[in-house]
Amino acid sequence: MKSKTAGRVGIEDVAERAGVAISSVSRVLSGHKAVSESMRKRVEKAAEELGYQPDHLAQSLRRGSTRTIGFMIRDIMNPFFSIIAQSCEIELQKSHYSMILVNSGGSETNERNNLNLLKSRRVDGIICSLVSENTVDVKSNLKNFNAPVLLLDRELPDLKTSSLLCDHASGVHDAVSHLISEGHTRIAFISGPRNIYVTRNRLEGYERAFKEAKLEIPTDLVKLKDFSEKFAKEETLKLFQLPDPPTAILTGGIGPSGGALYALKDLNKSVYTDIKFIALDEWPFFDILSPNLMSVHRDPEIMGKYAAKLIKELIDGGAPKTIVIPTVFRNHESLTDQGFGK
Amino acid sequence: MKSKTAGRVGIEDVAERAGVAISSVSRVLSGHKAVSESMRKRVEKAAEELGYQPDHLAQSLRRGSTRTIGFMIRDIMNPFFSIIAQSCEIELQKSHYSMILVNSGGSETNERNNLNLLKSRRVDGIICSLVSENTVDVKSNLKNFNAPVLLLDRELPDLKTSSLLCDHASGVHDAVSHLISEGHTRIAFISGPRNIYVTRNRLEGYERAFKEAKLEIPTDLVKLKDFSEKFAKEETLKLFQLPDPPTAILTGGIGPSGGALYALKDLNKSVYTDIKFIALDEWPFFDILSPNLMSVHRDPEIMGKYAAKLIKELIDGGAPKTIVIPTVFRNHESLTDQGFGK
DNA sequence: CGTACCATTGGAAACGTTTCCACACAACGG
DNA sequence: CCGTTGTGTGGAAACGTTTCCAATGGTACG
Repeated sequence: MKSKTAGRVGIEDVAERAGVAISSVSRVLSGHKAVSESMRKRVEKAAEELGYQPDHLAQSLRRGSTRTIGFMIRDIMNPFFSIIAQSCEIELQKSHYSMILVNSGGSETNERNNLNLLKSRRVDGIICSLVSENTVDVKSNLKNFNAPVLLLDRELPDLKTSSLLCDHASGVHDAVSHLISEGHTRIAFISGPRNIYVTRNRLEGYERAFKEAKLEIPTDLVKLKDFSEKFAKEETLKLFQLPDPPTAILTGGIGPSGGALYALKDLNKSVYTDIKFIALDEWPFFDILSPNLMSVHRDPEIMGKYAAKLIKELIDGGAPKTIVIPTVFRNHESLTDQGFGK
Repeated sequence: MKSKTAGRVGIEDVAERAGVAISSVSRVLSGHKAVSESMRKRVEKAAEELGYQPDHLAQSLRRGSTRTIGFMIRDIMNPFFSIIAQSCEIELQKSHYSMILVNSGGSETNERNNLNLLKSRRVDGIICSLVSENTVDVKSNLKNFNAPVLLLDRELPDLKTSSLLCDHASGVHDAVSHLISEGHTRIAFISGPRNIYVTRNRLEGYERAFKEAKLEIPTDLVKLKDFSEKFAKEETLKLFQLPDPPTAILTGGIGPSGGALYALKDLNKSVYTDIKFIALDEWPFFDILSPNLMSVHRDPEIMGKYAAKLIKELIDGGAPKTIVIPTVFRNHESLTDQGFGK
């Protein structure tokens, strides 16, 4: 009843109850060394009895650190991304960081605004999956950001950022090689824009497989623009108008995979009998409900954990570094051997 | 160069540049009425030139409001929940709220800790999907929470909270009635714990369908404990040990659905030919890659939007209310008619 | 026994805003 | 011409912490 603010119990209330100074309470509670045992006990008792919870805002303001990480993502509904974010969140929580997740929806204007928002919220670090590696605006915003930055599947060598990349090339290479070994040559490849690491890297794997087999690269089947479902659907439909349509399709990312699948449905083509389909990235229950589909797999949960680790290292003053996560080609055909999902 | 803190530009820098008092800058930037046109222009110009971004921390501390919503969820990896959270976050962003997402992982200890975390972070409101409606500890924590609370698929009438519920009963009823009309009577039902709204409500629909058909309820096929994949898998395996095993299964939630599907795979039973499978809640690409499966559908995106709306209303001083979202039974068999996914 | 040092503690400034209050000045009515 | 009202502005307190600094008292050492 003595407390000034009716609702909240503040450090002052604890100090009063323990009969000590405010500064002493702070020292005890923040684990400072120079406190006597009796002081420690009295303060801890008082804090416990009052159910004192330090005000994170005030702490942050004073300490100059919010223990909050900003996570900016292109498509927050995409299960692949959201698993990364969530696994990262779980990992960060262990170190008492919180996460603010913002969605750019693939728009560079939103990216800029979101960066300002995060700056305003004074996050201690930011993790982001950028739309492009070439948006001048966003890059300068990142450069002036007064907190360390971790990029997902992007490279900006001129900025002092860490990067978490995936070795898409080898997974895609193995997938395409497998298709070629089965006799496919008309292998379509639909993915995002050419000017970002992930697409460049996937394309590299795709082309390498053809070169190794001494085959011409079917450039008329390579469709690179964005990660939207819409684009992938339209392109898939067009591909089957060709005189020499594809016999296999690779789609990069969950959005495009969905787009292509919907197109195939419209075309009345079965992914189980009519065409080989390889998804780059999986979605929940992929392995169990999508017999005959193949994929290039990377583990978003692991990626989230690495992301947490990398950003913490940067915050703690570590030097920027790049980590590359492996991808593996998964042939799920074995599932049908078990008679499941005929 | 005059600024005290090298890195940041503060309101003081703006004031200095504009040649006015700090308080005036604040008034202009927060859209206060009593400012002259000349003052407004000078301040806005100075702020623009310096690229001033107000410090959200200091604002929050002073204003007593963080414009942040806490979102506590049981299983952050579950695509159904994560879509709700994300849709909600997109909606909140429009009103300049941010979201802090925390994961209880289904543990009541974590729930308590997370609530303390959110309290400490002084969120303006909290949205949560609780493990149980009966955890004394958590309930008292919620009651003492100095911000409004919105519950997802839970009811706590003695607390002054809003609730966002779903009308599971009618969807489940329709699904079970459909199965009965096809001649099924051995219909298993696997879902979460009995003592929460969602399970009670689903069970109600399940039982009503049997009663309407004047059939005995097969209580030996009803397995209610938790939403884990593990439980559902084990129970599914056990169900097929019965002398009179089920011919159809309903599983409540994405976790349990996955568990049951993995069990069926182990049992070498095809969900396409051997058993009718109805999922309560769908997952990404359900409609396109899971031919012959049926579901009781509710729209997580809509739920997220309602959640945002409800919590904002509470924050703005509105009275607690309950909204009920419909669910619909979806029979996907039509997909096979198109020859897709044989 | 005095001095220097160390361990502990309390007081107060600081973090970057918002907002209350007081003041200056103009306009206005009596 | 003076009191009243109103408008715009600046100064300073406040939000709830942390941390710097000074002060206290005790102990060890010369």
